[in-house]
Amino acid sequence: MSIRKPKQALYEQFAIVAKALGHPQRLELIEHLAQGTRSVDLLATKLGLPIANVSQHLQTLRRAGLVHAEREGKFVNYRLADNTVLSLFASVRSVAERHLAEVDRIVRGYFDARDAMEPVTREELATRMRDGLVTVIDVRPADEFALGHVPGAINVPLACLQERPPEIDPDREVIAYCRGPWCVMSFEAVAALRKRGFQARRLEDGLPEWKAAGLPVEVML
Amino acid sequence: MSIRKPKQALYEQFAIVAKALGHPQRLELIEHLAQGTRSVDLLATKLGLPIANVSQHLQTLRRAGLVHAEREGKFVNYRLADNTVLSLFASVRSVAERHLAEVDRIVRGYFDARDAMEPVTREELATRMRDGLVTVIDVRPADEFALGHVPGAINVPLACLQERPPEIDPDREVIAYCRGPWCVMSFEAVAALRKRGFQARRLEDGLPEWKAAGLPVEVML
DNA sequence: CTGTCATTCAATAATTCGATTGAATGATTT
DNA sequence: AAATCATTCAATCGAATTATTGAATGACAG
Repeated sequence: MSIRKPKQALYEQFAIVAKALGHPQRLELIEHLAQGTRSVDLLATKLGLPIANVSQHLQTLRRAGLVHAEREGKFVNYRLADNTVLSLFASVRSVAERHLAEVDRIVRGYFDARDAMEPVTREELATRMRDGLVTVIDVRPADEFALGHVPGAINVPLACLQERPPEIDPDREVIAYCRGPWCVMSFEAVAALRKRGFQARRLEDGLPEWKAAGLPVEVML
Repeated sequence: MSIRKPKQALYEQFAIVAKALGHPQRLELIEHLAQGTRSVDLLATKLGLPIANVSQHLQTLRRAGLVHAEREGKFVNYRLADNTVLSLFASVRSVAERHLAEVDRIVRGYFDARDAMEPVTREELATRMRDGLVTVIDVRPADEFALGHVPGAINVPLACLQERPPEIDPDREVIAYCRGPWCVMSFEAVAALRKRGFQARRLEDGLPEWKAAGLPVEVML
């Protein structure tokens, strides 16, 4: 049957892509790679996994065309193939949020104050920043901040934020953001800020989505 | 670590969705369900697989929230959860087409006359149909045609088309469509029509995408 | 050239997934 | 109620995936 063979072969390829996304830790790797180019052992450190394990997962992602690898001296740096990978991830997330009761349960259980944490849209933030009305804080670790951040944002890693009050104007609203839609850091940051009396909200999604939306990004040299 | 557990749990859910797409035959099931609501053994017949096997795959898809099941008398009818499933599928396809060399190889090998088969866009077809300039044929099996088709299209299943020339005006261009972007039937149909001297082209994608684009669909009662 | 470091490869064991078979369930018909 | 049909469940076996370990490779520093 020459009529069904090519389709079969194509569908096997599509399945390779989907299968590569079918592992929680590979999804987390993608989230980290969305922040910028990263080496294997940096990723291993961030995820708290053995290097060999991370290396294997990265190769699965590479075979699926989701990431590219490039040697630079001793290190091998991985990066996302392009923005379509992020939108694929977003599609998966969207279907899961819509149709899996378990997702709803987790969100309600851990993010129960979520209604009070309605995010600020990117457009709204861009406007209000132009008018100088808000303080924007990036709660990701310093190395991720360095790879790119919202222009004018100040870097207050979540760990620091929870230790001592940040040195920011208490009369201006604070907008916090982190890695992406379900990165818990911005949720925790808003909770910590509010407990200290700040008026705080989250930015929708994280830096990768801000960047993908074509908004300006500041990079530290 | 209360900070990483909810994310982990969410990512496991996202992985369930991705994993469900990670099998060629489940992708094919989705393609068929995109045509409309279908029973288990109808799908089993169409794919040429054992019923129990198809039932299991469908349950995997159900657990991932991609399809819904509904009992109707003796039959259990499955349908796609909603249009976001189709766009998820499209995202997977897009990444695979962009980044997997093997996809390119398959396409070149089997669809080598593809350049000569540049598809007609949905908008173009809608316009030209309004002006009555083209003949539109739906080369899917009759049962799929019955569940919904482009208004005014005539049903000439591929098998029939290859047996004997269709009874259509040889002076008008013929536009053929089938199940979706990589459904080979419309490719074969165009090849067959051209061999018989017709001027023929493919519609981009298939009926599900036409429908998802909000264009009108005719249903047989 | 040797040592060190980052990464990958290779081998193993544990787990999960997939296809197949036959029995069990649920609904309809006689 | 018994028979029939569509579907699911349960159990099996073989195949594929995963985590882990240790050895091999490639690049750089001394």
